[in-house]
Amino acid sequence: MCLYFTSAALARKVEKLATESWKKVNLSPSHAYLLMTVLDEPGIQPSTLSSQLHLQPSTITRLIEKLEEKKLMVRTTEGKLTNVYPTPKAKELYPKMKECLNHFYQKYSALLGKEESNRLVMDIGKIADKL
Amino acid sequence: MCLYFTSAALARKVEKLATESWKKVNLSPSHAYLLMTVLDEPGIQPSTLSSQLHLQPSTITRLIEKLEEKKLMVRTTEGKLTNVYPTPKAKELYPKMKECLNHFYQKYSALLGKEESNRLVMDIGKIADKL
DNA sequence: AAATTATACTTGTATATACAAGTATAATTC
DNA sequence: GAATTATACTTGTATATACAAGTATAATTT
Repeated sequence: MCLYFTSAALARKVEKLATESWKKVNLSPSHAYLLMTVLDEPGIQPSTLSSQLHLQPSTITRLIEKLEEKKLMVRTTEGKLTNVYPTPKAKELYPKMKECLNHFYQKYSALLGKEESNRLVMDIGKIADKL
Repeated sequence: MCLYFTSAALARKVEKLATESWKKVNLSPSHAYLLMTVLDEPGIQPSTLSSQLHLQPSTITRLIEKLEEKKLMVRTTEGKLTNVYPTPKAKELYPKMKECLNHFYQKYSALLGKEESNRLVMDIGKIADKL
């Protein structure tokens, strides 16, 4: 067994679970997490999003574009800096998003056990940082 | 912290490490693992590859196409069944591929520690199966 | 044995992410 | 203060993977 396929397979399965959980608000998981982050830190900059979400700046740009189209966030640019803000529509959606997040957590912790899944998240996080 | 981003981030980082390790034979990790599997089990069928590599049948088809273009494997079809065989060129490449595999393992176990990384692979594998 | 269903694979198309190059602004160096 | 370098973001393009629909063959049902 090899780390390459196990980690890729895990990511794909988790992605599927997450996709299901976020369907209620009609967002893909990465859009959803990006939006949650912006809701938690209005005015956050793409570069910060990039490092927090472990995604490349170009990917962040693409995700924001989509969310702007959906009228869920807006960008303001001054000089070379950009700030991202949630719209009222996004703020309305917040409670439902919390529910989705919770649904996702319930789902995977039911499959793996609360303790095991918490440990797993911690372990994977630490390891991803080391690589 | 959330399982979604940790698992995705881990997978992306592992992917990068693996890509580097497989560069010597000019193959992407998924092509490389598919070819290794075919070298280990000549005549293996796409459906078996699909379940062993945790990839969809359509993805397997695409990977095989690419490897056929590179003259590293051939398909023979009889009825609805297809068998996949490595070419002599692939067999020649085998020792180098083993080296890449080893390089990859050395790389990540150096970063994580042999024990920890072995445990990790086991854990992740088990968990991916549960989901 | 004809009709239906199941299996195995492929093809059309969509999505996510990344890399590399491009643009614009700010900071540093000389 | 002009020239260079660094930073922040965007755009062009490529790759991996998936889903859904399509095709061809085999198995099952009736």
